[in-house]
Amino acid sequence: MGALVDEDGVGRRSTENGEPDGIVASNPVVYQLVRVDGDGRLIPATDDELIEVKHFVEEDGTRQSENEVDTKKVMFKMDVDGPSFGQPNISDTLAKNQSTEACSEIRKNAVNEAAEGSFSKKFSSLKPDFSLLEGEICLDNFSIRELQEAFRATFGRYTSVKDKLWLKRRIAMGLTNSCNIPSANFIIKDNKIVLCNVQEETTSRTQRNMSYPGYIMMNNSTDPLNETLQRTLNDTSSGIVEQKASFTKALDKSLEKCNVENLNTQMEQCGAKRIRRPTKRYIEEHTEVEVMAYSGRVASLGKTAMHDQHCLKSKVRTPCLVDTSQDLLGGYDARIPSVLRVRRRPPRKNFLTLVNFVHTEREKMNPEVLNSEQSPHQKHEKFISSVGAAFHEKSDTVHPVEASVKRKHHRAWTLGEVLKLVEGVSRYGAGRWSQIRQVAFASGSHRTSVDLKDKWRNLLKASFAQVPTDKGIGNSRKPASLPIPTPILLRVRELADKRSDSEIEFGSSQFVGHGGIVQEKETGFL
DNA sequence: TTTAGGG
DNA sequence: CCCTAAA
Repeated sequence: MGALVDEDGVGRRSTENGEPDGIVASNPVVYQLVRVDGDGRLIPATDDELIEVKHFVEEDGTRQSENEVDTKKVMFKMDVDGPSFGQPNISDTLAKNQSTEACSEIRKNAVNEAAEGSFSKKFSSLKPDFSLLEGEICLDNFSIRELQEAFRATFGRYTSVKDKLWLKRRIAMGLTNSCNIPSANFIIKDNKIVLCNVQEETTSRTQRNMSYPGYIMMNNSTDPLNETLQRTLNDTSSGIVEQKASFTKALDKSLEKCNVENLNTQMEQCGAKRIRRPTKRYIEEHTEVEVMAYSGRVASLGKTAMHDQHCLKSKVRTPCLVDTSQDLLGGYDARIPSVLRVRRRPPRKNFLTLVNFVHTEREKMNPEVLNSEQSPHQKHEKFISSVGAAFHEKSDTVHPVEASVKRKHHRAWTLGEVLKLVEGVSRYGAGRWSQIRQVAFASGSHRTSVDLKDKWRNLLKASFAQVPTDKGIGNSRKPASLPIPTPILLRVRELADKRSDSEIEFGSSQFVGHGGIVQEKETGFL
């Protein structure tokens, strides 16, 4: 697989660039290598390493020239379809570029020419937008003091180091460390190398690959930090701590690992889609990791929180919208673990709930085969759903990750549903839930027979609880959820009586004037 | 799979 | 709504 890094494809395209090695020479200091120590700190390179790098730089001049071109396109592309990143951002740019370097290599070499070609055609004639490069320019223009500030913002501690270059790299490194850097089946997270599932790894890598194929552009050229990072990763992941291994060699290995198993997948995915939605597991895992890592006070959102649904609504929904505004930025946040988010931002406590919320609101939209009756509640619901739908418009075609793995989305029973249920019970009797479902809740409804049963149970409870108090003084009780009109409750109670009569007492109890009051009322309303 | 009932 | 036993 070493052929992948072979200069074939690279050299061919490098001719379209007029400024090959000039960049390198213009800024020699950039290529001063630093080494990543075990704890993630940067250590000035030894002479050996310096030599090594210089060698690599010279040898790799053509590739860099290509990088230049490619990056312009990339930058433009990012500007085109990256609504979530309104403002050019150092960390974003750095992270994306750095984390995708290896994969971009893969893409360039291994991906079929069609994809590459179309991409080039599409953008080569357009003028690239460099606005996003401002981030790096800014970084370069930082004074030492500003850099120190940035350092403190990044790492949460002050540094007295006055070495501008060191600071720049350190900051960049800090921003990048939180980002997953795929290599074979490993990812880097917070300075740790974590073994990950091949599928997920492929996913994340591919999505990065497709989304932001680019190169680090600090100082208008390739950033050695990137190489260092990649190299360190390779070394560590393969157990080779050989500092002197040449970069190309290491990269070869990396590519080999990346491609031997996943080449087909790679090509397929690269050619097909530029951006790929995260898998369910991907989202969940990242959510989990974040939650676990940043907040111990966040209990599992599962049962404990669900025990009290009112609690859930009041506690979670409100902040939900707040957090959403951050995470919903174009919906990208979920796909790309933004370094910014990882960095010192309060954890996303309620991501799953958020997804739930989104779903809930969205699915209310589903044209439900409701009867003609339209209570104010329903209208209210529709209003809410339309709001929700508008808010999450973008994710409409994209079926967002199935909310929580198991729990169904809470969808309040509409009056129409309740009526159908009551009607079904009256016709088939309580207990024939399956039958009722088939008839009254024909295909298209999400209500299961169990749901019907549960709802009926609640209705019973409600009917026996509310009916007596209702006809007396105006009930000052606040409606728990959807207040069910008294007539319906009365009917429910009647049916319940009927059933208990016929089943528990004598079978011919229908003659007994049991629900005299009820029936009186009922005839008046229904 | 469907019901029933507890959580 | 979820979970589960029982049918």
